[in-house]
Amino acid sequence: MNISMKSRYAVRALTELARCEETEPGKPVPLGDIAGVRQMPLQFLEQVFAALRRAGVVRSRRGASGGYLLARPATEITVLDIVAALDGVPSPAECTQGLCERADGCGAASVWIEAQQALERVLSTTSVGDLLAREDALRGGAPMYHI
Amino acid sequence: MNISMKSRYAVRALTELARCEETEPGKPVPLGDIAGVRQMPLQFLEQVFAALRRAGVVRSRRGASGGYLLARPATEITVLDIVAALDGVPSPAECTQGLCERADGCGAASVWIEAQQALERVLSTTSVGDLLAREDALRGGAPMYHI
DNA sequence: CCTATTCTTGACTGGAATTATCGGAAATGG
DNA sequence: CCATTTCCGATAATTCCAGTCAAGAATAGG
Repeated sequence: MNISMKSRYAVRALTELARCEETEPGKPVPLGDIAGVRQMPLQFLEQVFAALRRAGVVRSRRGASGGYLLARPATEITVLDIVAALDGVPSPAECTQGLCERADGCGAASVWIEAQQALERVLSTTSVGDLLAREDALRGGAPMYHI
Repeated sequence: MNISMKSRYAVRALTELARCEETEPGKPVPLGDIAGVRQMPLQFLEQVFAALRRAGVVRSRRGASGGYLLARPATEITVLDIVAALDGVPSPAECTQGLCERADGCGAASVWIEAQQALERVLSTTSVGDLLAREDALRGGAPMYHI
């Protein structure tokens, strides 16, 4: 399964949301702001955030001076959480979901399963907090600080 | 990018082709045989094998008693070769192909790149020969023999 | 030479998914 | 009340996918 524009927008939008919460914690951020800063279509973002809310990744507050908040700390929201909420768990082939087209000895399924596991491992070990840090490193032009 | 039916059919078809070459080396295998044994639509397989030939994965011989042959030993044909020939190098997002939608500090691109690398690593370390061996292990019901 | 077999090629189709856009309804703070 | 903002459903445009169809070219064997 592909990683669609929805997921890619979401990752960037949530990174921006994390940035806002860093400077003004607890204050809801309207989607209009995020769409403006990151150059994304507002009405599409609305769809995306509705799904993220249903998945429990963000909380919302409606009405004037409302907006969205991260449901948990940025370091506890993984890229896999986001992708799974919007595109489903990414899998290169149906085999990996128990729907192998041929139940009998199909050695092929094993590759797709291994591929999926490798993919999940990467996506689940990167959090929105990590991405924010990487972005800061890029923007500041500063070299990475390895501890 | 997805791993499509084309690639999945191709992997299974090439495994079957490898099996045939094992028993009767050098004899071209007609697609009709493979489609029959593995239950795949013949005319679709034709499309698939045309692409595989152009990519140099298989050789062909036309006419009566013609068919397809592996272009190199089964152990030297990786799953990545097959997928790349049919679906292109699998990449979860365009970022990974130098087409990042935002050139400025986008920390998100790094995740997609890492994901792609993880995927490629798995696919490029599994050959058609490996799959044939796994299949034999499954069919025989025999346990894996670790050396 | 004839013919059956097999690959080769390109066009085409029906359906599904993707990527939005539009219009309005409901909630909420001021 | 009213401006703001989330929420929700419908719909349009485009692209992709899986599979089919039809005709052509090469070859082996008789």
